[in-house]
Amino acid sequence: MAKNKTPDLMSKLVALCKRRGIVFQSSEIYGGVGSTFDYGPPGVEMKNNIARLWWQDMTFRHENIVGLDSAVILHPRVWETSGHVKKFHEEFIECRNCKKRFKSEDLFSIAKESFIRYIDAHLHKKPIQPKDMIITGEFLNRYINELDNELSQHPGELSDSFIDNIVNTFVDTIVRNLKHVTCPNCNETGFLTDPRNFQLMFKSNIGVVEDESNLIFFRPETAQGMYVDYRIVQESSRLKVPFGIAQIGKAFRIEITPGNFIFRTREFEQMEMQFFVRPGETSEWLQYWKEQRWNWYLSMGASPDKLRWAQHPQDKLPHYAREAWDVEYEFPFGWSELEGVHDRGEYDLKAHQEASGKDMTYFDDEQKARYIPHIVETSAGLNRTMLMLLCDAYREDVQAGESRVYLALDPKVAPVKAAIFPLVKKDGLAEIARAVADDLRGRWPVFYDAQGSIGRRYRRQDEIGTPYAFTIDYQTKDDGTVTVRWRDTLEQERIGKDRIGDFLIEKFGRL
RNA sequence: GCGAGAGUAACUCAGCGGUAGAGUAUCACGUUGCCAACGUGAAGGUCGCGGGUUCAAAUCCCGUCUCUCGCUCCA
Repeated sequence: MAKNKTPDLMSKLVALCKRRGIVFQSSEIYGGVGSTFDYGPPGVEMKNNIARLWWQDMTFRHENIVGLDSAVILHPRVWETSGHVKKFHEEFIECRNCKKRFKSEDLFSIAKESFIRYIDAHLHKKPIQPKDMIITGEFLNRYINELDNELSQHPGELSDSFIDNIVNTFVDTIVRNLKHVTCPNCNETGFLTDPRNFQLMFKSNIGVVEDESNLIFFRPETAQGMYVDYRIVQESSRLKVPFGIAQIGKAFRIEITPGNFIFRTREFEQMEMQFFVRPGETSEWLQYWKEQRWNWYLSMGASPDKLRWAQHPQDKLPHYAREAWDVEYEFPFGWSELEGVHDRGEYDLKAHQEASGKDMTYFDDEQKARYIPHIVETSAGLNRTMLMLLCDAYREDVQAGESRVYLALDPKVAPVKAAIFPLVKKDGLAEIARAVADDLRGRWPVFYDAQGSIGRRYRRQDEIGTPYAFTIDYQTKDDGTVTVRWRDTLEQERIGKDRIGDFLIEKFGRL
């Protein structure tokens, strides 16, 4: 991921979001909490719009996709079974010199490979690479002596079990003597820390007495709720494979490195859909959903040239996935993930079946076969999608010598759909404008404003991306028409004030 | 956790030993006939927090907290 390509746009956007109350630091009066954000009046409208559009796209448009709202707090065993307790509780070793951070197991496997190359070089009298001297000489000599001893007692090739044994002992030595280990990144010795635990799930206790027996976790993904409920949802809604369960909800992760505004936060909101399919059909469905999801981003006005697919290489797959694709957007801070479309196979349901002892199979009437459905998931970040749309919509231009900032948001996601202004407050124009606004209110979020000059009022709406402004002027009193002013082009047109509702329906439909 | 930077009005910042300032924004009244107009007025700050030096600290010293960025964690 490229860093700070245009720090400018991000900081301008963050400032705009705060200034207009779209998104801002949470609990700011107490100095804020690291990487938590609150969504102000325009922000929550926009976020709700995105969530609603996703929900409509999933549950309204697909007969075989149903909604669910499962709890944030699930049984702790759900997270043991899903692999999150293990996977989200990892040991890291850091180099104090070069600041590189290694997962313990990664560092140990690097050390192991170096050592294997080292003894290979020794045995075959090849030159030893300094890089492979991963621990100080006195430790290595110990093993070399042991090797040489073994060779003198049993001339010829060393047995595999002897090699395995010595390698495993070596790894144990590394674990206990990190002070003598050389950092594989900067090649300096003596700077590695002891392994430290990084707990990545939020923990709490249920019940008034705090002890280990009532430990619970906040969900780090919404998906597991859909898996554990899959039978009851399928049976109660009489669904047949293939079918999907959709859910929007908060998830929590103690990220090591949150940042980039609302891109990575510890509390965030996911829009996930788990699609249950016949074994062997995951590839086709993966293709289908990739296409669907791509089109969804385009339908909200995202720039196609700033979107791309990125496939996870086999060795970097999440622990649950067999094949994983990400929709990425070119943010000001680089290409970053918006959504993952994953083939999770039977991993989750099978694990839950084994751990819970409950039957997770499905009887397929058509095929006369019983199986554990396989899962293709689409997992999108709501906050990230909103950030993407804000970045994509941010514009600056110059109008009559004055600079202007506006958000060219698609009307579907814009927080306020229309602004209603009287040209001036006097001569009864304000009363007419109020009546127009009151008529529209309730059908769409509209904003009435009579404060300041007309130009200032247009600019204020431009900043939050309001697509249309309707101005009541003196001509309105004569013929009942008002001015429609377009946000992006500043063009104006006159329409009858009774036609404003029809105009809005025509532009983006009812909500 | 480690490294770097930053904390003065809602925002951007000036002040850098002598009792807190500007511009913008906000609000009120007037004015204003379509793109950040003008006039008058108002409101808004324990200068992140604690301690020290000093007759006197936003300013110097020490400590501390918070935020931002980086260290691949992922939606």
